[in-house]
Amino acid sequence: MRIATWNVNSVRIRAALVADFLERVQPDVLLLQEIKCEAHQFPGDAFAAAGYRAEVFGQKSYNGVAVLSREAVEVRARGLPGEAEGAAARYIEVGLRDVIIGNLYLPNGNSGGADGFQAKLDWMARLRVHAAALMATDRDFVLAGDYNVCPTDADYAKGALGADDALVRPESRAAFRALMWLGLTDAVRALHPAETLYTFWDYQAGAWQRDRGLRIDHALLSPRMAERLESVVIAKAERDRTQPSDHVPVMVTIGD
DNA sequence: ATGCCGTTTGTGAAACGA
Repeated sequence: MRIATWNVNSVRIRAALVADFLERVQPDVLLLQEIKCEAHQFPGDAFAAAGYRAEVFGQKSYNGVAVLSREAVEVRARGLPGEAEGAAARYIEVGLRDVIIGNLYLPNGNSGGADGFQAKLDWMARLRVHAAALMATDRDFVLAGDYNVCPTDADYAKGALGADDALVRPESRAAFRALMWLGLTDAVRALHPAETLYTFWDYQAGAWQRDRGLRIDHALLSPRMAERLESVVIAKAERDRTQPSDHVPVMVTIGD
């Protein structure tokens, strides 16, 4: 099973790019973040032509997540347990065959001052509680998406972020580690422990041309999924296309 | 220290992003 995740920064602007990726790469599942639209605005026809159906959890203007798949999936949840009614659309979870797939868009945490940063930590705490519940079911699962956390100093280019940025703050990293310590495996680091790898390059200040990137899009695997992990691909070439997202896809291949 | 760019809303300028 091949599962890809991609923060597309508006699915309507980039529907053709996403459809082209689907046709070339043909993952079983593509998890989208920051679709920036409501479900009725989602360009599903562009993806249906490539052979994909969509499950959407959207909202007006901001955030929004969706799951594209060749086979029908069962939607297990829209939103995380414990979220307030009307909270930002940042999590959708589906079941496909024997696997549970959680698609997440974690808050950035740099806006809104101390309260905004605390909201990021609160969201991470809810994600950890939910991940613990998934572990307790003994089901196989993947939690993938835009985590908005650089787990270590090896995960961002020097000068790309300040030391007090919410993506690298000790509290954000501690929350990420607390998630990992439940027994999850970072798919990229399992297979590429020491490579300099990024999944995001800012539009500004020539970040792409200067390779000032961040590794913030992650796929965390439950123990048996980690045993079945065969390969990971960071589709870096997508960043060089016309009018690209600032993120590129990350794809994991899980053997049978 | 700030803007650098890009998207949405709505048709201006501002919010938000990482």
